[in-house]
Amino acid sequence: MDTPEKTQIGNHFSKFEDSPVFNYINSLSPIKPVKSIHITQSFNSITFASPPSVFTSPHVSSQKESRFLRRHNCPDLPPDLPKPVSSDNGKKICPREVVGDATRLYDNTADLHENFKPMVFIGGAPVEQSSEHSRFSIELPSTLKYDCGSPDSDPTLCCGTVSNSASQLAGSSASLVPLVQEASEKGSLECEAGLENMCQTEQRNEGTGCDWESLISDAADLLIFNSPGDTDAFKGLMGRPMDPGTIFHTSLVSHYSQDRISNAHKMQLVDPVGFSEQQQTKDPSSLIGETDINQGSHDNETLDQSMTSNTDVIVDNQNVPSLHRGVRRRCLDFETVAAHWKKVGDGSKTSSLLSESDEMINSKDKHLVPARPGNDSRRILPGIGLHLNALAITLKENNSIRHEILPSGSQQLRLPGSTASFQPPTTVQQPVDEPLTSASTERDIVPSENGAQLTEEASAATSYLVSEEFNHMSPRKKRRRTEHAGESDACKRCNCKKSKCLKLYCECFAAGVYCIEPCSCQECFNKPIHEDTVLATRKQIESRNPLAFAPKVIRSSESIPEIGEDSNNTPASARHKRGCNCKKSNCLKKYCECYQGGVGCSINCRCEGCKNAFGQKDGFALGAGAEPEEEDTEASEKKGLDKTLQVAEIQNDEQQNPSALPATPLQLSRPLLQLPFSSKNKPPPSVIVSGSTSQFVASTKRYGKPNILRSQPMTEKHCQTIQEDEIPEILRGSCSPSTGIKTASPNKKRVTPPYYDMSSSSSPGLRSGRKLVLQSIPSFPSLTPQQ
DNA sequence: GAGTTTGAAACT
DNA sequence: CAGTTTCAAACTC
Repeated sequence: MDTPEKTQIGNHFSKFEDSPVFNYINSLSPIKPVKSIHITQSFNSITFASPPSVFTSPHVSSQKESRFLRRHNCPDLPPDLPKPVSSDNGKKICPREVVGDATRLYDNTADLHENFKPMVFIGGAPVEQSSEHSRFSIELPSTLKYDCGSPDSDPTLCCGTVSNSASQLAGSSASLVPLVQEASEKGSLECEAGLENMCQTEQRNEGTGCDWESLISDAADLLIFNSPGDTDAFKGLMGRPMDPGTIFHTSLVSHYSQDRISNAHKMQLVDPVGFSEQQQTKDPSSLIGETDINQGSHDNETLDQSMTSNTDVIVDNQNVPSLHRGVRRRCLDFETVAAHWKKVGDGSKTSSLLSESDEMINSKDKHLVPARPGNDSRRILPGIGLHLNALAITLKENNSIRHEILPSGSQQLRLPGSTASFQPPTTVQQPVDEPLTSASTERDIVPSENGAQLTEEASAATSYLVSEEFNHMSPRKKRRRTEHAGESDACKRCNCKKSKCLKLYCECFAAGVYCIEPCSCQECFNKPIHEDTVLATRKQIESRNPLAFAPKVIRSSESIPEIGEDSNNTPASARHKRGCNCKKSNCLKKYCECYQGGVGCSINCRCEGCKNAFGQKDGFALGAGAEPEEEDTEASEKKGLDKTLQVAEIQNDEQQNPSALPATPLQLSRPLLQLPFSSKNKPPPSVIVSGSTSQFVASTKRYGKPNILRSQPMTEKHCQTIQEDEIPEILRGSCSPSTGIKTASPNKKRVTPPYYDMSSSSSPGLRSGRKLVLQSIPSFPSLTPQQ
């Protein structure tokens, strides 16, 4: 009864049934649970995980933690419905997943939407179910066979080598095919073709032929489907959801069906052309449209099996109501997406056809998914998604909160110095120790400018609604709207007229997100459709300035409470990497990036008449003269640096290390290359020598404190703020003599961009900085257990 | 809503 | 690298 997912759990399920929770659930629901036995089998087959260890069912894997975290996402969960149940593994299963799959399928096959209603599992009408289920069970096998027929054609086989892809493909194919066939031959053919292409693409990417053995095993699993038992199981699978959550599913259906279906239609329209042609012509990136759409969560799941973070993504798609999409989608990391796409292989590009929202979602999802370690050069995320990174940090903190779904308040807690008084954008977030929360999860969280952080869902929903309205509004209005209403909305909206949203002028582009409907930009190229262009442009810009997409505001380690007794939590500790150049605004308006970012001006600033409420530039240098905030920041920086760095190193190491790796998914995926530090901008020599600059950077980066969060305006903060975590990782890789070695960019890290020189001006800082740097280096090894 | 101001980004 | 131009957000009316 619990969820169709149970089946995935498999054997565990039986245990589960016995559990008090299970009993409780049963009691709640009038419907009796279906026997898990068959289901389990079916699920396995469905999952296509040949070797369980390797191919964990996408659903399961994906859902693990994220689900846990995001549970609240399940909007409509009726009280009586079984709530996501934790499996033995601790995974939570949510009925929604099933729905999500169904949805995906439909996405793939537009025509199917009709059938969609029947959606057996969705729990739509029982009547339909019966027929549908049977169909599914029956057809699925055949379909699978068909696909598997030839190694070439069989997606599963093709992907066999790659466990992830294989599972994805298998899952997608399995789910898709049946539906397609049922809906229409045409549709099925297309889908299959697409799958095939994908497989082929993957093969190419992989550069290796299929692993036949593995494939065979997979195939065998697939074949199992054919067995009557499987069919039954499948039915059961499908049916299950109904039992417990008919209502639930129904509600879900309403959410998804509309959205997805509409999308699906779009897809189909496009598909005919897209699949065959696009696949060939397009590079991997093109896949997104299809892959994302079709596989959606699957990709994520498979790709990220290891990554818990991905799970979140999946959850989003499936669980999150359509409302969320608008916002979330946007938070894409171009690079990530690209990487993901590449990974997936060539695909047809249906994305263009897809509604933006869908695209966004897809892309987002992708982007959430960490790139695989070996696949692409692209895996490396340049600097992007900075906002995401920032979010990640924030999210970390929030995660715990999220579970409970705290609408607001949580944020404020974080604001250290926050100044409630200071509205501007600042919401200072307190450092959170726990990095582990999956990045994806974190990302989702959107802070509200108000200072209250809404849960992802809440914010997303809000944003989405807003976005919808935006469409009908004039740009100005939209903007205003954004300002006022959108506080909860973290997403940026641009109004570009000439830049085509391909320059840093465009906030969306600069933030590493695609433009979305709410944007009132003209001739926008910052859309998934133009991914290639976007990526190319990004590269170009990065070539000029590697840090171009890096967060503009950097937090200093000082803020860490531990370090300084001052424990200046104030945002002041953060600084704009490049500093501002204000002449007339006195750094008291949002024209000033420092102010806008909720940080004080620093030595790096060339502003005149600085009166930045967050911390004046002069104050920084002067120290005493500075306002309290400044002192915090400035003083802490100076004073603290010496102590702090030393202490911080130790502490941070402890704290960060654990978190560091997991902390931001992006990090993992991020290429060292991207790391800004490599760059041209800053001469490497300075690295160590430049003491002040390098020191600061190095210290922070290496040890990067996850904890430190800086307050920024909603949009800015999330998007541009860099967490130290990120940097540190990068640095770690490169900086540490021992560590970074493999990674590629050895030196790079050492080179610190000018931006980070915050401490450079301060004489004390310099000395200390150098020392610190040197010291830190030696210590480094200990810090990173990895090595 | 139109127009102005501002400063970053881009260009030379 | 500095100066100029372009651009879009921020702001004012």
